[in-house]
Amino acid sequence: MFSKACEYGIRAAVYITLQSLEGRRVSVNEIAEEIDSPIAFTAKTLQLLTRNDIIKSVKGPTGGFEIDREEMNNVKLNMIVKAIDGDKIFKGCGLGLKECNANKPCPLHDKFVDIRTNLSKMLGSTSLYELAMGLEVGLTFLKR
Amino acid sequence: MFSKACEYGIRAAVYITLQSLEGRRVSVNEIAEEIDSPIAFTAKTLQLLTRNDIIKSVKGPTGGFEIDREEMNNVKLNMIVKAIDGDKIFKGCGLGLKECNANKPCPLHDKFVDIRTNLSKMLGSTSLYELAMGLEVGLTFLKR
DNA sequence: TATTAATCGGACAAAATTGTCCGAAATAAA
DNA sequence: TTTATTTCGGACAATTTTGTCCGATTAATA
Ligand code: FES
Ligand code: FES
Repeated sequence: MFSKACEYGIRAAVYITLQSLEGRRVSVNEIAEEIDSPIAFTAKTLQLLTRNDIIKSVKGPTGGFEIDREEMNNVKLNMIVKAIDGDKIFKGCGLGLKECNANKPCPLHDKFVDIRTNLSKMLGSTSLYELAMGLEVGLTFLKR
Repeated sequence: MFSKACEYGIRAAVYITLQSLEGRRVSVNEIAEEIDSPIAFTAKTLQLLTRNDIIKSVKGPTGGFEIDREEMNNVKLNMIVKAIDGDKIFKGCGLGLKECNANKPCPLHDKFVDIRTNLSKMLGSTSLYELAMGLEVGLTFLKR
């Protein structure tokens, strides 16, 4: 469904959100440890999120990643997915035709668009804050 | 969503179904031409479907691929996807945890399972015959 | 029987994704 | 000002996915 980079990116963003709620800025090392992901590779995807203004980074000692209290609510998962994986999953054809086009649809088009629309709505309406809340109360987990 | 191999596999299977309805057995060359896919790579994928008893192959002159009139209705897309991509898409965690587990769920679990279930139902209820019918009446297409 | 046309299967090659390493730049604190 | 700690960015490496090639096998037909 999502690329590894995107999976790490979402998990990392949720962890950053959780810690930002406590006012803590977190380093790549801590993040990778807490979400069980390869450090350097995770760093790369966090840079992507930073360049897309989804999270904020601060260099130097006491530096790290954080996200504004307000932004937690504004940032929805579709922004993260789009920043990392592009919009193939939002616009692409399920059977791999060059583009999804209702005027010359593939055999699966109608049924696929249905699923894709639901996925799109779900990702577009799920905020980092919402996901971090489940974590905070110990209902959900970022690693196992 | 699906791998390239899987996309080619489904498109090929639908084309084979369409031609089998006319009593025509088709070669890999014709299939690859009609669905606009790499020949040798498509051949590999068709071997997979053959080994999984999803389509039938006949060697030698006048040989090729076909599917029984009855099987067209029995073969659902989930069988093809499972044969080629395995069951990662049916059982995997959306955020990449080792396994999807409701007892120790990732933050996206509930919402993701929802989507995944819909996808699963859709693939499990869509037959090759059904998809071939859209093609036959010129409503859908396998290449552009 | 010989020829021909098709799938099968394994080895190989190319490209994309995933992952690592290291020096540069920034900045807080001694 | 120096040192230490962090992200940044580019080069590189490993792995997986995608794609190619070719000889072996099968079977129809001349
Ligand atoms: S054309 Fe294939 S999903 Fe729309
Ligand atoms: S645990 Fe992540 S989707 Fe179920």
